[in-house]
Amino acid sequence: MQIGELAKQSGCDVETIRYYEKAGLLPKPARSPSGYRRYAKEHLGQLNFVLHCRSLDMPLVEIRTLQSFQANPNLACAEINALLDHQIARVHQQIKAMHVLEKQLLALRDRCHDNVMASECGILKNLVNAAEGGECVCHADSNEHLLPTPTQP
Amino acid sequence: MQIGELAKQSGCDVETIRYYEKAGLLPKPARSPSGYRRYAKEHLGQLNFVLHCRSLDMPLVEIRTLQSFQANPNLACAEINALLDHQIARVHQQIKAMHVLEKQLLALRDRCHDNVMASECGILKNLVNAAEGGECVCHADSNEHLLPTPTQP
DNA sequence: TACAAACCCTGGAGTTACTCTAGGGTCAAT
DNA sequence: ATTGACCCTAGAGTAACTCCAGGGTTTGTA
Repeated sequence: MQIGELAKQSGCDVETIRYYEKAGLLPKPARSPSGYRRYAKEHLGQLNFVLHCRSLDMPLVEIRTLQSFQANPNLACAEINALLDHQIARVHQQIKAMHVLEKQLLALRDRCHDNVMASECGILKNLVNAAEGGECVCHADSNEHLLPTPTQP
Repeated sequence: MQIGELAKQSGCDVETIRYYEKAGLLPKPARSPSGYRRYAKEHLGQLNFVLHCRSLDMPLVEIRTLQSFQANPNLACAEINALLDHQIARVHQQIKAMHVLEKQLLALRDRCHDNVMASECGILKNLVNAAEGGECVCHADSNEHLLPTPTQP
């Protein structure tokens, strides 16, 4: 089958499939005489594996690790467990941070429910005041900066 | 004060300050004869404003919007409120998705608590099986793909 | 006065996981 | 012969930084 068919069967974008191939998450398929990629059933399985892992929000490097365990099935699986644990801890931490964030945003939101001039808006006033070292509703309890930086966890 | 001092007083990285300047979130400061940036107290306030908004996980574009309200204080503040509402909705949605994700990961994690061969590892077996169209513990209830794509919300 | 340490500068590349575009080739049907 | 749907590559763009190379400046010490 061609890439478009694989895309349809997996629900994955064509561009993304090509991207995964370049990233080493999918083996390079055979090519037709005109250079079109030709996929077999195994490719669908491998792509689905990647997509399933992605739906669990695993980064591509970790998916590559899991693939190496598929390739070497007699390796000890401790690292797989550790990988999951790490992932779970990360998600857990993010949930906590998000809850804090939500509370902060709601507190800030509560400062203005009218349509007034910006200079009278409780939200903006609070932000400006905080920037000048004053108190702010959103960071009232010292829960600041809990958020993990998204790019490097 | 020089950039290093501003960095220390704000708790922000030097590189990040330069980045914010380039991104138009901080006004270009005066320069010393040798080209060093010279900051005054106002700059600290403006930088803190940005940092505070960032600690609430606002994207830079929205911070720029808020700044325009600071610059034009007689504009109506409805957009500020809407901005917050949008932000809150986003966070709320993410929390929900994260909870689902956590449950999925925990279910998967539960499939293996030993250190066995990878081919016997319940986690890996489950992932492989799912890729082949079988059932999986993690996506048992049809809550798949709830996660918002991080790059375009 | 010579030198080192600590600071500052710019421009550009790297990070993640894609997405999109330009510019072009292939294939089946009309 | 041409249309439309499909395929190809290389490269740029996204968010919010971070890091690097390669260089200049300032301050303190020997």
